[in-house]
Amino acid sequence: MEEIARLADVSIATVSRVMNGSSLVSESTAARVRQVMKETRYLPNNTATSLKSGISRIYGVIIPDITNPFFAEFIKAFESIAIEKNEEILLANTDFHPSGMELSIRRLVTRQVQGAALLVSQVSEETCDALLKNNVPMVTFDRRVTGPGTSDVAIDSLPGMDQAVAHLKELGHKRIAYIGGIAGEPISDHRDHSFLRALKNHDLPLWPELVRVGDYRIRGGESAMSGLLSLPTPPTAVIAANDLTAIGAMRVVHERGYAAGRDFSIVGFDDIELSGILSPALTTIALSRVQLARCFFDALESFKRRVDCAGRQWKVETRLVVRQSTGRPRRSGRKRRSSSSGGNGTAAGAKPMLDKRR
Amino acid sequence: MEEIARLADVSIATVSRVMNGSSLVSESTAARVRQVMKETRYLPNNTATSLKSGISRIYGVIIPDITNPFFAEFIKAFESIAIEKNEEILLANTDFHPSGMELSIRRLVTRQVQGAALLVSQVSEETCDALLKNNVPMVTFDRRVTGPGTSDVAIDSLPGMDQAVAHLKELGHKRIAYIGGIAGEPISDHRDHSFLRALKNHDLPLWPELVRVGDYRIRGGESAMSGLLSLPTPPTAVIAANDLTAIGAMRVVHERGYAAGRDFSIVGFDDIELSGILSPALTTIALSRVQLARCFFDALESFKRRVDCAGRQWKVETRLVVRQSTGRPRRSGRKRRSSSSGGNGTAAGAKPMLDKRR
DNA sequence: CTGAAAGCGCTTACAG
DNA sequence: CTGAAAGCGCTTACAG
Repeated sequence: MEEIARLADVSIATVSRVMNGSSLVSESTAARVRQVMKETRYLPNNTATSLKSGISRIYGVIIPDITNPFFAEFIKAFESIAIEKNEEILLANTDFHPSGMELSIRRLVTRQVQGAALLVSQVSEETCDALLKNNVPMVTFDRRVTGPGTSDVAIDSLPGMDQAVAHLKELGHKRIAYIGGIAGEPISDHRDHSFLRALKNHDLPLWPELVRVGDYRIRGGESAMSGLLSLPTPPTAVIAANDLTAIGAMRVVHERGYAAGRDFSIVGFDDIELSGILSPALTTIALSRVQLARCFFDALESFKRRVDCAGRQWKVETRLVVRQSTGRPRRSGRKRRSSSSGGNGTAAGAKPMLDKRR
Repeated sequence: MEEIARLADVSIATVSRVMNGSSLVSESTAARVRQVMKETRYLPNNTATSLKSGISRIYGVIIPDITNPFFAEFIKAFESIAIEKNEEILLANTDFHPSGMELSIRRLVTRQVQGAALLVSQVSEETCDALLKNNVPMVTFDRRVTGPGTSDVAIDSLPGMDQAVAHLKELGHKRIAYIGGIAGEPISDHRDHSFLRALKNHDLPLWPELVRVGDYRIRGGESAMSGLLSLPTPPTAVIAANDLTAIGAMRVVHERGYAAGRDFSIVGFDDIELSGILSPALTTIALSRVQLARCFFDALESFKRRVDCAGRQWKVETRLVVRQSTGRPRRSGRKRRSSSSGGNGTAAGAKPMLDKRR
């Protein structure tokens, strides 16, 4: 910067003003300074700027695992918004390190982030304190707690769930199962609740044995589905708490020789890119990653870097996207297994789409 | 920090020394200072540290797209190494922004990264200059150019390719096709070359019409595969330049009523997590993401933040992982289409694993 | 072993 | 409109 000042024959203060677009500089000198900056290919040292101004232009984002498509897609959307506003993003994956959360918080605070987006399920009091006491406002994910420096982005799962149940009912399904997320997590509870509510809205009975828990992964979907298909009277359709769970369910369906969509209906949740590529393409309750990212960003930004700024509840909508994994129930819903497992060949050639690993 | 100094009744210099584990502090005062830091939950302001020391403890990583599993898995591995060494990572996705590369470089330089890992294909002279002139050493991906402040991590694709060809030959394949990456990119050229070399190593003929280009995506694999299957004498096996290409190829194979592994053999490249989950699970040339990340990190670290430090060529190995997408050729390799497309039922029930979208 | 002081590269009142 | 100067929160020779 000194070099620029020297070459343009001004003080460093003026150089700084030009960079920040201050109106207190004559156009002629400003032009001269800009010229020199261009020639020298000068780029400001952001760490000095941050130190002096106290503004880091960094938001922290904590997620469980970047290799989960849901989070990768979220990060993609979030980064694109941040870059546009000339903000940086500090990414922390809690699953990669034993002391995940604690370490991540430390990293964020140490780097002076202006706010933290917490897309993890278990947000402890301790975590909140660590953030808030260090003057870092935070936005949580479907935790439904707000306060000073604390906002929350909730998923309004009811509309999508309602549409899904309506869709299945219209197709003729009566025994609709549900595979939830990890029990005890607020986000799972809300989703479960929406399902129950949607059943009620459409006067459909709730069969307790048709409600299972998963783990938001393929594995959980598989084992829950296995249980469901082993029931004396299995369901004819299932709604899963997320797409990976639905994919697991779909694999089990295929492995047993049924064809998803034709013999058994499956609805996912999230609409990750993969959902549209699967075969059959997954009918799913879409949760726009772009809207979600926008929501988090706006929530973060509206704190204006201050923890004493009131937080608020944000919400993002969901809606059903009908693809090929849903269809009319094959039979009345009873005797499904015996009717199909006899090897009459209708689905005998169907191949499992995914194997048992993972 | 002043507060700590005051509470512990020492100077800020001593506090700093304690934080940095200097041996010039008596154990008693050090203990006292640590105590106070613990109570206060003090965390140092990294931006000040960076400014003063001139060490940012950040490495920049530029990739095309985080939602591509290959890169997500790379980032996962790289982050985990970086965190262990108490370094941060600044991630830039070039595909998300029109002026991708230029903007990304700017972000890295501005944030004073200590080095940049460039996992993108087209690295222009301009890009290198922008980095090097700003004192940022760089490590490129299979570009095979080294110099001061410039290292390269190459994929040694030959061993894996050789094993793949050997595997296919042993199964009885003679007409082996290849679907490459984007033509003109160094990384694609090296991979192509390894394939040709492997054929020669095993005295297998090269049929020019069996060598096609793709785009490292599902789409490219699909169209290349369609072309191959429409040939008067189609191949009996194909090796793809990456797993996504192989997945595209597999979809086309399934769509035409063949079963991958049984009627047609497919080999991928990379071994993304998805490969093991597909059905049939993909036989592929594995490129360890952990090794790759380790290599990039070490290469970066060995510059010691100086562009005048000589770079060198790094290399990461590949090896074949045999799963279910390869098997004996169904017939002699001729008349494949007519023999199977007649609807004899052998593969009639096979379902495409992925649909046409994307 | 410990502290006072200079300085990292910026920004921003404060004078002129 | 422009510049001199203080200061952001640290680190590190330099004295003691």
